[in-house]
Amino acid sequence: MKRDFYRRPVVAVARDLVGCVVTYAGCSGVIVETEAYHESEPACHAYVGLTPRTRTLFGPPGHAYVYRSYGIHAMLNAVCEPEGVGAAVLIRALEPLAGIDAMRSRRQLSRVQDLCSGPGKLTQALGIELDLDGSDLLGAGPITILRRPSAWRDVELVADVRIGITRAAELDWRFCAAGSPYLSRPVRQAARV
DNA sequence: CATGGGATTGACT
DNA sequence: GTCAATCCCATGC
Repeated sequence: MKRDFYRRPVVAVARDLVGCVVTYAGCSGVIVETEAYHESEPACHAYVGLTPRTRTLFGPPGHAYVYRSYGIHAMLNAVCEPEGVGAAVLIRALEPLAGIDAMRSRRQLSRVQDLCSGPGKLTQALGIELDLDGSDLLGAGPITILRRPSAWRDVELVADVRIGITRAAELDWRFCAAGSPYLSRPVRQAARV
């Protein structure tokens, strides 16, 4: 993937990342669920402006923004838009491709559908932690995001509201691969195509 | 420096 | 359906 891919409006990147492949340390999976976050709306960490926490969000696109949620889980995001604009795509779910036994070991689960079906689950499955915050996603860093395999070229998308937020909760900025059994949660009936 | 709130998950009623 | 675990950091005194 090229850096220009991420230097675009964050909602467009969130749509286009569905079907792409995340690889890290021998594990990989197809992205089946994303959410967009932009500094202009209050659900985004960058809404408060440039602080130590949001430094990566305002940095150059195509880098990982990894933060701790609820004191427990690591969340993986891809920084988007030009440098100076705070925006990122949250990777919410993967369809596991490779390294599935390592994922099972880290998750202490066997069902493939349960390994990466949530933003905290997939980072645990892959072994992604906060030290990867700021790392490059184009190939120079340990995490790489690859363009859609041919089988995912024309993946059908469904848009819905984002999960687990209290502010700007009305935006349909969650994007899912239609019918995927690997989503963190089903899409609303009204959101289906 | 003290406080409070999460872009969640898994266990339990 | 409810709820606690547990850490970073923004905010306010």
